[in-house]
Formats: sequence, structure tokens, C-alpha cells
Amino acid sequence: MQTVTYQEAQLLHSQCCQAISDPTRICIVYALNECERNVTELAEYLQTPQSTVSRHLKELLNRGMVHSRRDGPAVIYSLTDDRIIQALDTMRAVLADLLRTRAQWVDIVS
Amino acid sequence: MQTVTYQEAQLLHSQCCQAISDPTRICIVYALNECERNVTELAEYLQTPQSTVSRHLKELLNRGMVHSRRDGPAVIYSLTDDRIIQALDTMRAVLADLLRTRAQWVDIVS
DNA sequence: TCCATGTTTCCGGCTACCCGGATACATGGA
DNA sequence: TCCATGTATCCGGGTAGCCGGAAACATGGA
Repeated sequence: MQTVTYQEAQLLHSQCCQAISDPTRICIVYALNECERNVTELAEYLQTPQSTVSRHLKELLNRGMVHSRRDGPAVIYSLTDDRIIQALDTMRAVLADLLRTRAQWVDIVS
Repeated sequence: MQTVTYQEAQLLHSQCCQAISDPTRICIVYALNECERNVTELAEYLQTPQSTVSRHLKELLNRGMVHSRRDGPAVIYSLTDDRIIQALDTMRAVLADLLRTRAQWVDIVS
């Protein structure tokens, strides 16, 4: 059984978090939580260039955050694990409370 | 009441996630979850240069992830919100399952 | 086999992030 | 007021990340 050092585990942990720390990737993850979509659909939905979306999906795939499957010429992506949304929502709640205590900008975030 | 656009909210969300996406900052957050500590204590505990720790703490403070209070010449830091740990643990669980399905490196992470 | 559709990769370039030693700054006691 | 302790900032420099147009690559139907 191969093992990793504590530092390597920490690095993997941070890479998972980094995967969902980019604004575009956050949008992609939430979009895939609604329903699975292919690259073009995501690009249109997010109003983002297709190459950009594809690049981010590659990152998410490498980190294991999403699955992909072919459907003819299209590639359909879907979320690997619901807990990714759970983690994002948790941080969003933390943020909402932060803003609340600072008494500003509450409406959109919460 | 001042509001933010959807894009700005997304950006804030990503900044919160980014705050806990650096390996060193993850270590700091977990260390502060055990007990509050000052900069020097953290630096020694994490075997990391004091200036580096201080810089990361500033980031975490700016993002509202930690509190600080003075105790004489020292500045003591503590976690703002337990849910930060919750989110980190969630992502760690996702990672652990990922590695499990890939059948390697399981022991340390889980 | 040729083409339409959809995807990935390449490219040049810019920005943001991270590092750690050294220096400057704050605090409270002698 | 001077000093010891602890903290924050400065600095130079390296690295990683992000961008979007363009070109190359897959796929399945005509």
C-alpha cells in the first residue's frame, strides 16, 4: 500500500480546495449541480468563451471534482460528489454571516 | 442598503474559498481550531518562518476568517467561525473518497 | 470520405500569488 | 527612556494561474 507524507496530503487537500476557488469554476460547479451539461451548453449558460470553460473543466476533471462521458461529438460533464456543493454552500454561509455582521451587501449573497 | 452584483458576490465567494486553499493557511486554520495562538507560537508549531505566517494571517484576517486581539506585545489569533473547519473537513472527505476509489494513498488522508 | 458539430490544445502575454531574510514598528516592563 | 519581546512590512525574485482567439483534433452522419 502506497502512502503519502503529511505534507503531500496537505497539498492534495489544498488542491481540492483550489479547484473550487476560482469564480468561473464555482459557477461551473453550481451549473452542473442543476443538471449535467456539455461544454457548449455551459459556455452559453455562463456567457464565457468555450475554450475557457473547457480549460476549467479539465482542471476539475484532473482533481476528480467532475465526471465526463461522450455523447456523440459532445462531452457531457457532471458533478462527482454532492458534498462539493455542500462545502461551497458552507463557505457561502460563512460569507453571508460575515457581511451581515458588517451590516452591508447582505441581499445577494444570502 | 448597499448591494453587490451577482459577479461581485461570486468573487467574494471565491475569495473566501481561496483564503483556505493554500497549504500553509489550511495548516494555520486547523492549528487555530485546536486553540488560539499568537504568531510566534504558530510559526514554531508549523515550522514556518514568522514573516510567512504573519503574511498568511493578514490574508485570513482580511477575509474575515480569523480574529485577532492584542496581549501585550503579542497578537493572538483565533478562528472566526467553526464552519470553516466544517467546509475543510467536507472537502477532505471528498478527497479521501476519491483516493479510496483510486485505491491508493488512503491511510494518511482519511 | 467529406463535412458539420463539438471539444481540446496551443499560444503569447499578463496578473496574482508565494517565499523568507532583513528591517521597521509596537508594546510593556525596568 | 531604554530594552526585550513580538509583530508587521519591505524587498527582490520566482512561479503558477488565468485569459480568449486560433488552430488542431474527435465523432458520427450523409
